[in-house]
Amino acid sequence: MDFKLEDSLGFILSKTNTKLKNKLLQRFNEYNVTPEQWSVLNCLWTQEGLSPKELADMIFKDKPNTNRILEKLQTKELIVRKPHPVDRRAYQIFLTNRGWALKDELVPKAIQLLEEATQGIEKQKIAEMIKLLNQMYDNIN
Amino acid sequence: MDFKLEDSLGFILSKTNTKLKNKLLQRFNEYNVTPEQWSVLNCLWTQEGLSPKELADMIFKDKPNTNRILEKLQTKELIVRKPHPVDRRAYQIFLTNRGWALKDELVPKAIQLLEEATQGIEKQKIAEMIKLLNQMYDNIN
DNA sequence: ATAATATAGTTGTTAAGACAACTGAGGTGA
DNA sequence: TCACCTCAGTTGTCTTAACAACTATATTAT
Repeated sequence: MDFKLEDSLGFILSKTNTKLKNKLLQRFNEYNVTPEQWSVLNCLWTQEGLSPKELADMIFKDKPNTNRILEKLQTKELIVRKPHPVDRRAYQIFLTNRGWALKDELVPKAIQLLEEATQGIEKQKIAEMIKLLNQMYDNIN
Repeated sequence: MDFKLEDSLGFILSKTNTKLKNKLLQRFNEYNVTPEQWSVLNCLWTQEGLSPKELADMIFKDKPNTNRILEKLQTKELIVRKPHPVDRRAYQIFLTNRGWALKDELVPKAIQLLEEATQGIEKQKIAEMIKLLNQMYDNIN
């Protein structure tokens, strides 16, 4: 079987993803926020009061991982947990003022990084790439 | 600033990469090989006697990470380290018989997974995606 | 030749991902 | 009602990623 690692879609996907994620981490460094924490904050900026389980589904991670990301955000006092009004098993996550304040800092930096990363690539190509990546995601069962 | 996480290239890249990598991990489960260990084995199947540093550069990981991946492979007796004949700081990595034997098992499974993941996508589209991903990689400094 | 610098490899720490296993609360059916 | 199952959240383990700091060897520049 001939297989060239360096030409393999999986390998290239992985190396590009790692570099992009790491660059985001560096750009967010002064705010002490990781890319994963960033994704949770994003969800909450759109809608507060989500449960850990709901957040886990939105960021495509499992419950333990999501839980630990939430612990970090809580330690940094960017979010607070409140008991769910009905379901005594569940919590609701809300942003603190500091959590809200980060939005205007982080969003432009993330947009800026993506613009740099896709420099010289037509918007239509990017849309196509997103479509194909989503198709791949759906293909994998 | 308007920014939708779920439509963001970075987020989609990440979720697709994670799912693909995890699926590879599952398919390799019976051989007790992770995707990262797989990438090292791939390099060695092409060329034995590489140093940890050279392998690190080939798989786009840093020295500590590569070193730990090599430790795992050594514990599983898939590779051996030999002192470098000239440079007393360095080692050379060689495959054991078991390491070689895995090639015919793992390669078809990896190819199979990629085929499933890219089902319904034209070969030309995949080539285009690889080109764009590499371009993104180069864009990020 | 010696001092300064660079390089190969190693160790430790923190964050994250996959997975198994567990607790406690909610829901369902006999 | 009670047994069963489901679900939210939690804890523990192993592997990986980023990063800082370290040792030992090699290279270089004076």
